[in-house]
Amino acid sequence: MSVEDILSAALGLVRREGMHGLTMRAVAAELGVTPMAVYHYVEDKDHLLRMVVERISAGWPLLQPVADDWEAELHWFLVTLWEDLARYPGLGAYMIELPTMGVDPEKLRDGIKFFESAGFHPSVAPLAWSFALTYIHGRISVDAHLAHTPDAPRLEGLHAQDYVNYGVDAVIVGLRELRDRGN
Amino acid sequence: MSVEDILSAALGLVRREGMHGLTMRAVAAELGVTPMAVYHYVEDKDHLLRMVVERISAGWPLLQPVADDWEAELHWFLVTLWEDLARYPGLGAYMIELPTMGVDPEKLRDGIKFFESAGFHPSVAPLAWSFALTYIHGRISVDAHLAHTPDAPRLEGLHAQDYVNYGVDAVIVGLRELRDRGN
DNA sequence: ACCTGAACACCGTTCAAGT
DNA sequence: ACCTGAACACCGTTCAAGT
Repeated sequence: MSVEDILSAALGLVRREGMHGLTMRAVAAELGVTPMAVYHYVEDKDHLLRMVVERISAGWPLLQPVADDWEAELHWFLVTLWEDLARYPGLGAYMIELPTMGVDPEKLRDGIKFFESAGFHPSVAPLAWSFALTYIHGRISVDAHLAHTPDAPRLEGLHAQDYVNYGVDAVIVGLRELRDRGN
Repeated sequence: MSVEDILSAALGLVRREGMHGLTMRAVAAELGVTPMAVYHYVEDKDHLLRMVVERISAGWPLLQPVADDWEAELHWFLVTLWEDLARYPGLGAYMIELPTMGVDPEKLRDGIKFFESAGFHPSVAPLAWSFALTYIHGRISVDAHLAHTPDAPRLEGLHAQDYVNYGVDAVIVGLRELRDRGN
């Protein structure tokens, strides 16, 4: 048994049963071992959760600073994030409560740089970046319970995909407008 | 003892200790009674949580359909929501995972009507409404852990208030732009 | 009707003991 | 070093019993 085994067992549990299914005892059972054996590789549940968040966000796409078409880049980035986290029910809702939404400092700086390269003033780039992240994490949280029934219709026959598309469009259009106003 | 006593004890616990402090046993202790006594007035914890959500959202402001200045009305509504829920740490993050974010059908219809009266096509009014709600609930969730340290500075000395102001502006500006485009 | 007390099936986790 | 087993302090909740 290794830390990697524990981590992948944890990720499997979240994928199949959602965040509620991720318990220290379930991880141990998954590995055919006593609950306390896990504590030899992992400090506590909080430590395990941090590893899960790190592993997931490590697989995220990189926001490349581009001057020509930042709208398309941001659109693709947000939708990809949404699709990735949809596979781990409840994880997005957990991350949104973490400091900086669970995003590590490096990726945080990349995002700020991206908005600066897109023409946002350095004083508002962090606000713009945080706005985009907050919306998509909110959307992921809203969709958390729909993960097991992805085709469930909502109001007026609208699907989750429609809400995300409209929301991401609104985010980008709103950001560009604020940028052009210079504040 | 009455259902009202239980509900206000629950609300007090969430206000003081956050959503994690709301346990059936804590509610009972608050009322100087045995844990099982609570179950004589309330079916289970889920029932109690539904009552808490209803009580909080009942106190929300009404989105009045106005044609003249819907931007100001929406701005005020979103900021008020944010301020209200900030007093109950973790409640917003809980509600965002509920169907329709815990908003009751009546208030949901009011919101759609509001956007229609603001000139949004009936086919996109629900999308616009959901977008605004999703963002502000996301923002509330992000701020959930800051509730006990409201003056904690963030990136570059920015405060929670700055993020909300920028975000709500971006939401409204983005929505108006999408409306003017007719989609 | 209203409340208690013991008990059960879950958690995370400590601590002592085994190999 | 690596794992087990018993135990503790929490949960929500069932069930039988008291008034």
